[in-house]
Amino acid sequence: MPAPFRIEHRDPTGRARSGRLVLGHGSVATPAFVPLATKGSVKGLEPGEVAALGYEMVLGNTFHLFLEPGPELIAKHGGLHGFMVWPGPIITDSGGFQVFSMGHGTVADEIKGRARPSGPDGERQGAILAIEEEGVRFRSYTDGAERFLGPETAMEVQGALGSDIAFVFDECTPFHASREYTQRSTERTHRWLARCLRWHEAHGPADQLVYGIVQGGVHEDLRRESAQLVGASGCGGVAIGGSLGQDKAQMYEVVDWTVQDLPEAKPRHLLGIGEVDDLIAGVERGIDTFDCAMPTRLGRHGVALVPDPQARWRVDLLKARWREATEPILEGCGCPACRAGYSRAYLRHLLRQRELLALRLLTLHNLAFVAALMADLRHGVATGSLAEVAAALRGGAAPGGH
RNA sequence: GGGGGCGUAGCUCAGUUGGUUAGAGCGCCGGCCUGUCACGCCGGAGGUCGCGGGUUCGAGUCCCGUCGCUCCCG
Repeated sequence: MPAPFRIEHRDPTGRARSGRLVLGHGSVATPAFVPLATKGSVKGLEPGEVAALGYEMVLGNTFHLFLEPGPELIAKHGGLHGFMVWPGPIITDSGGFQVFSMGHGTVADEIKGRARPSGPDGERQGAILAIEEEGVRFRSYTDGAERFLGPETAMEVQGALGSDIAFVFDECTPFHASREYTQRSTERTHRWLARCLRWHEAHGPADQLVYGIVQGGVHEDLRRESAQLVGASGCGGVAIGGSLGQDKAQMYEVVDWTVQDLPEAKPRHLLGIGEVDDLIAGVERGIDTFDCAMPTRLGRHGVALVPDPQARWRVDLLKARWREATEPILEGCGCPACRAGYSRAYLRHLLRQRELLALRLLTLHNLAFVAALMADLRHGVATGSLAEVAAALRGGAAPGGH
């Protein structure tokens, strides 16, 4: 198998790099954002629309697809590619995060440290029945039945899904977990990594790349230890997971700690990150791929991405001030919604009336915005001008120059 | 003309045998969303209970009158 990751350019002043991930179903220009197709679809869009926005890879979820409709049915369609009719590369997340999230009502809050812990060690509650060395027993949200997911089953399911990149099964340690718990949890994730790799070597698809996952919470020594161990393992790429802290500053710090100990040659994925400034910061720190619910979810919630750093790159189209606005979301934007000329007032109307078209149009716009952003960043790295590109974007320049 | 029903938040309506600061849904306004159980979550504003009397310690609830809407019978 040819080297799956080709680094073509490096930023002379930092860790950023650009290149191509060469996978079984095609290649992906990096750094790249990977839209979520959690249950087998980028919510509201057809694969062709996603591809037309410039995306080369999507991310499906083992946990959700395992529960419904199950790997057997998907395998009968020739895997997830055939099932969802997406011919390009697919990443599958292992389900570790989903298992974690079942123990906490508010995943985002807990992982960011904004919510109360479930217990002294961030103990699991609710649908989690037990987290053991073997794996996790939990109650399915679809029918309440008891189910099990562990390293081997997660890899087996991902094998059936036939994804191009499979993530190892990990425990996403909550922010409020004690250092001791985080350490034990990280070590268990490391043991699970070894089991995943062993299983994959024996039974997994030959053209499937396996990414290990770095944990370690917000503790520098644990992060670096994890980065070294995962990086040195037989995995084909490395994902950075777990709690990245309670604010952006801490998140960037955690990423820096982690990346410095990762091997240069392996592709790096930053799990669950995707706000505009975080994508810029991530690329600067040497991240190659990102996935995040934010662009698509915000879109479905009526928020459009715009080049306005002061407003966190967001504009809420449900606000009254757009009642009669004839302007598009973003003048000069090449997305289907802006190009067609839909006004903010019209989009607001559609949103208020709960018209499905609104969700599609905002999803298209937000994904187009992020695609343009990533293209600019790639161009910046390739031309040695990342600093200028990043500064312009942070200053409110509209992405889409490249 | 006779009889019945109804008038409570912008809208549609709940309001127990009369008992604290009158509620809901929708709408409106605001906030939130980072490995998506999510066209979602959280919060806020907003009411002379048609009007006027009366009974009562206390009335959106009971009584009288009145105005408006509505249905049925003449």
